[in-house]
Amino acid sequence: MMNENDKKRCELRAHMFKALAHPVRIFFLEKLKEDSWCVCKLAEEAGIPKSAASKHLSQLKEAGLVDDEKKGTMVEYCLTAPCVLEMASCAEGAVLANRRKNLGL
Amino acid sequence: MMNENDKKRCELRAHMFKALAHPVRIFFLEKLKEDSWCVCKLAEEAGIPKSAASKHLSQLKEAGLVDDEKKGTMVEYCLTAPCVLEMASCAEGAVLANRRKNLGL
DNA sequence: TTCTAAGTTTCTAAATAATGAAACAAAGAA
DNA sequence: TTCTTTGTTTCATTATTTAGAAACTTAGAA
Repeated sequence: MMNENDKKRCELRAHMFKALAHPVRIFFLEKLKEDSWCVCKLAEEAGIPKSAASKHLSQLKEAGLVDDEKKGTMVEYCLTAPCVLEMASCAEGAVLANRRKNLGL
Repeated sequence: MMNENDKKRCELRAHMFKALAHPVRIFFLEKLKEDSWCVCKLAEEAGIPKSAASKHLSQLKEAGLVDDEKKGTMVEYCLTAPCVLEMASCAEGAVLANRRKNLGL
């Protein structure tokens, strides 16, 4: 049976994955892999209003995946755990391979 | 600017992470790391109705993270991409370290 | 001070996801 | 065949997430 420890651990991990479960947030993380970016640039790149961009970024920050730093009127965001992205491509490879298999290709 | 390729790739990855974004599904994947399990055993372990367990498992399957096989009246599920779990612990480590930092510990 | 640009927060509406119960389907056993 | 066990699907309800617009805050420039 699932005990309290299991529950805590699974909730923590699920919470982290939830932060990754949106295309815009993945896009932001990929951008941040190269450099720091401010909110307005990221919003422009993604083609969404800055209020939405700000909310996505604060979710990423809350999950511990990015960090921010004020610079004048701007706020620069940067990656804290670059391994998260490597992991994404590893998993994607496995998932794609499996999909091909299930489609009989 | 985000192009069509970016969009497709980010959507695919976000979709995979969405499948991971639930404590019960993480718990199931951890169980499947060791062995194959049938739906009713997994449901019992998690303490949820089998209908719910079945739905969580079909989400994992749809995302390409698990595979199933009929055995009599039972259906056994197994992991397709064990690296997904290693990735989870790697990311968790990074995230926890960052949280500690932000709390000033 | 006044104006402007950058970010965040609040608000409401719309879309998605999660839940449990019950109906349904399939494979074996009695 | 009839009963039982295992899984899946459907349904209605609830909860969560996402969205954009507008209000608000802050820092710096004019």
